[in-house]
Amino acid sequence: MNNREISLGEIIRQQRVTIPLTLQELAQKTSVSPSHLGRMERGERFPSARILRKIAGPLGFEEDELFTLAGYLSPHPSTVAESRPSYSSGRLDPYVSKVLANEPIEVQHAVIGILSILKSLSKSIAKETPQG
Amino acid sequence: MNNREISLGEIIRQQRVTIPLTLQELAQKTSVSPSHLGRMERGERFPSARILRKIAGPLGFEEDELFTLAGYLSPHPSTVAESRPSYSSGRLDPYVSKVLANEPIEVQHAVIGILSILKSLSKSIAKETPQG
DNA sequence: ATTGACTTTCGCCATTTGGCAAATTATAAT
DNA sequence: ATTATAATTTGCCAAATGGCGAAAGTCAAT
Repeated sequence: MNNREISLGEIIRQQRVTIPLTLQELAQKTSVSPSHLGRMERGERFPSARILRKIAGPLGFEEDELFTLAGYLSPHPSTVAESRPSYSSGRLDPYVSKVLANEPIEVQHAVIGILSILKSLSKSIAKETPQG
Repeated sequence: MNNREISLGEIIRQQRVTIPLTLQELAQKTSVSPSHLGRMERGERFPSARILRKIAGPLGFEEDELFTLAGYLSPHPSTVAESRPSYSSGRLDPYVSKVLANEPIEVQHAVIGILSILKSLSKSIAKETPQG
């Protein structure tokens, strides 16, 4: 239920590859050097608030969300529960949430529709050619 | 209307002396060295998030409030307007706010009552002895 | 004026952050 | 397999943070 054993670096890397972005791409979006980003992700450097703020947006985090994950802010008591999908496995990825939120409702529905078509397609293909 | 010309250091010092606390006292409350606190206040050092977080409580700031003042967080769009008295001249001092908030309502009312009595007293005294 | 206690500032240092460029590793494409 | 290209990691460095102890101010009491 709790993701206490996952580090900030891992979270950041997961987000980045999920989007997906390379270190260099994220670097130029954020004006943070790729080497630094890399070291952050594998826990060799601990990002300062300035850096954290730079990367929050492009990674799809709310600033305070990332600050909380970094242990800079204590968990936001009220706001978190009510509206934001804060990072944890099983919940909506914040980047996806952000992007979809910018789309019209019909588009959001269409995305879901396409997803369900793909899922059923892959299922029937798997049935036709059961290898393994 | 905007306090853009006042620096974080000045804000911190104002808070500290208003409470009032010496650098050493604040230092031992926060586990931050007095020399560092002093340099922060006069703008020679820029506090990290870790330090900022340590000093927020004892100075009567909400963590995110101080982060915002430091430029680590962009101004909180929704929360600020609705409930918090964020730092600016003419508004309720956050330390006062914090202390009063810890008191029962009757006490808070009593404080206001006493204040109004003192004000009317000083007014009538001023009338009796009008000196240039 | 001078002593004494307290408060603030300064000098110095270890540690950390974060960037640049080179080296290494992974990924294709032939 | 080999070469080309992109992605990540490493080595090294400058700059900044933050602590400790000494020096310099402040201020009251004698």
